[in-house]
Amino acid sequence: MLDDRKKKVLQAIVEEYVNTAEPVSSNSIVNNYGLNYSSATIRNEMANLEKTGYLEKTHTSSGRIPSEKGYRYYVDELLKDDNISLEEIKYISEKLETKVNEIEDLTKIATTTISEITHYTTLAIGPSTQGLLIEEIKFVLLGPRMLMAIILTNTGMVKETIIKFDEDVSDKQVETINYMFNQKLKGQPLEVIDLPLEEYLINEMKYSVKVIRPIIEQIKRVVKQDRQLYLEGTNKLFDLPEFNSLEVAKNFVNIIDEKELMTDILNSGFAKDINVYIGDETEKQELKDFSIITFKHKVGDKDLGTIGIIGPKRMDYSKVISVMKYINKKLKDKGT
Amino acid sequence: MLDDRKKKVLQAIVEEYVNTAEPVSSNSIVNNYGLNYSSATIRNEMANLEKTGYLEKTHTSSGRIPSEKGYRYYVDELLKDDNISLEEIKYISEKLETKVNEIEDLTKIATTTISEITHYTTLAIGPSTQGLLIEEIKFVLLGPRMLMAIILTNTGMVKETIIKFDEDVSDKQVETINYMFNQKLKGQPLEVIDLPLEEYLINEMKYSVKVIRPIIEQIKRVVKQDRQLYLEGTNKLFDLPEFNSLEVAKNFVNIIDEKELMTDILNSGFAKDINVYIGDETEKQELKDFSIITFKHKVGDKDLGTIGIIGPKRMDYSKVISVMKYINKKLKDKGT
DNA sequence: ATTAGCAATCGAAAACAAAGAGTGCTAAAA
DNA sequence: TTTTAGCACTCTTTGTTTTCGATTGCTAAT
Repeated sequence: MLDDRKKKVLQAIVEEYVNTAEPVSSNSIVNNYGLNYSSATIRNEMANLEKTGYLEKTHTSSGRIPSEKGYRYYVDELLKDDNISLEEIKYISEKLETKVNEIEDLTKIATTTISEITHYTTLAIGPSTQGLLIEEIKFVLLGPRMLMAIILTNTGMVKETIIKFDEDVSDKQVETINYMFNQKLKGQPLEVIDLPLEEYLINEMKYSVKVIRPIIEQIKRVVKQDRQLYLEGTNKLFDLPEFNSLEVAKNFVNIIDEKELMTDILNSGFAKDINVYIGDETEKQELKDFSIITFKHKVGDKDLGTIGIIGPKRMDYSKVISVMKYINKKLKDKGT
Repeated sequence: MLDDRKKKVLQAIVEEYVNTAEPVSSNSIVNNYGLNYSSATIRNEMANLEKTGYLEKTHTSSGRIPSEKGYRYYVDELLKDDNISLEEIKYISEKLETKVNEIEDLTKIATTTISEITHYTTLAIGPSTQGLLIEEIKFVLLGPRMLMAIILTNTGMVKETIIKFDEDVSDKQVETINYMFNQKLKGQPLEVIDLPLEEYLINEMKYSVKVIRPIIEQIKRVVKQDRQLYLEGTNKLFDLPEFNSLEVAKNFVNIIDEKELMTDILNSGFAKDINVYIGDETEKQELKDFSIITFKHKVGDKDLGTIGIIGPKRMDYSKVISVMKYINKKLKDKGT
């Protein structure tokens, strides 16, 4: 356990480093953070915090920077999560008041707003279909060989897909298809649509495999479909001093290009409201220089997916978490 | 008009510079391009080509690099568009043989393939709705206050959108809506859906504004909707030597972030099969260091949108254009 | 337990030197 | 008239040395 003064020193160093991106000296702490001790005392504390793994040095005679353990301690124990100004509150509120036609547009607005306020790159991904139930499937014949299937879920999410056939399909057939599919699927989880169902339907109905199989295939496809990943403000990070290193910059672009990696991270972390991954904590080598903070957002109790931000390890955790908490709350309230 | 030797010198300089990214000296041309003259002669030609604007110097005693005018001349007059190896042809053919369910997936495959072969960043955008005619509109009631409109166009493109109402809508009402909308819109261009139509429908039908207006608004929205921009291989360019300059790298990320700019460029240039924009030719300041090459692709005669690549001005125009031509042809054939 | 004081360490920046690549020009050769 | 050899000149690149300043760790005093 850290004693009080050590906490204060650690906090000061994290905050100063977040601000300046320069190793923090004992002197600057004394001058800017009003700790009533001499720089020598602070130096002793710093040496100690280094020994216990909370701080690091870039070279023998440099100031200190926080280690991952240091950031983690700061985030868990020291950080204030109401670091948000009146102007920011006002700005966010205004943004979220915007009238939208599609509820998904709210995600975009929230994503953009976060990026604007925090100056980091934001990511967003739509809600998972995991656990959703099929409320109804509708079929609409768009042409003699073209059918649209519309799947309604219990949460009001709608997914639709077009199926093309090699042979003509009649209204009558569609009616039967409609009946059979709904008979079998209503109230079932989306994941139920799979091979056994396929066999069952083909056996049960007299229609050729040529009609049933494409339908099931397409439905399976659309249900499992990778959700679209949104990116906002890729360029924002390039203003940061760490991006003067070509290696870091290149690394970042590589990461951003790997949609799967990003999707994975957004999809993990269910435990808490807000998930913070600091550097190596993601256990993905590429991300060692970066931190990611994510949260699931809902409007009312309708799941809207996950929003995240990515920035340098030297991230303004306090600001980001404060903003996320506020937006999260605002959105939740909006549903009521 | 450039005489033969000048052409050869210009061509050599462009190709050498494309390969090495270093200013080209008179000596290297003599050595690597088998021009049977002394370096002094080449130097004279180079001085001349510089005076006439085809070449540039980075400083007094440096080799030459092509100017925009030089690149342009090269692209228009000197470039070979069959710069494609047997392996590449085989690779492309295989890729394009892949069985796809959605024809749009072909676009993705083509885009990825181009990025893989050329090592530049590729862009793609879906087909324009410009000039399409409405074949039919179908309405499906998904719930008492939720309606889906499905628009079929003459090219087989399908667009659908969901409309939510503040009041219940009956089957009967939907029937009328269906009749009226189709009555009025069948065979019309998509762009016809606009204010006058709105007034007309509201007057003609006895349904409240509350029902008609949201329908038209949503349809207008989905028709005009920005088409999704795909990006592939953003990181590819970061391996190029010009990206050692932070300014260039940052510039690039800024460009990539500006979806609108990219969309604009992909949408312009109808005149030719393949459009080449060299540096400032786009007249967008941000793009001055980059070149863009785009082409519209079709399967059979079905418009699939535009694919483009973005790279440094020092781009392998020959390779890119060759690959695009080949893919273009392959896709076109596929429709038959 | 705290602090003043000071030598030691290291990086960043500046100043300087040397090497090398390339050009332009002149005068000679073809 | 065209081409070329030759050479002085220019400018970049690279490496080296020096200087300067920031900061630490340690010791001895408070």
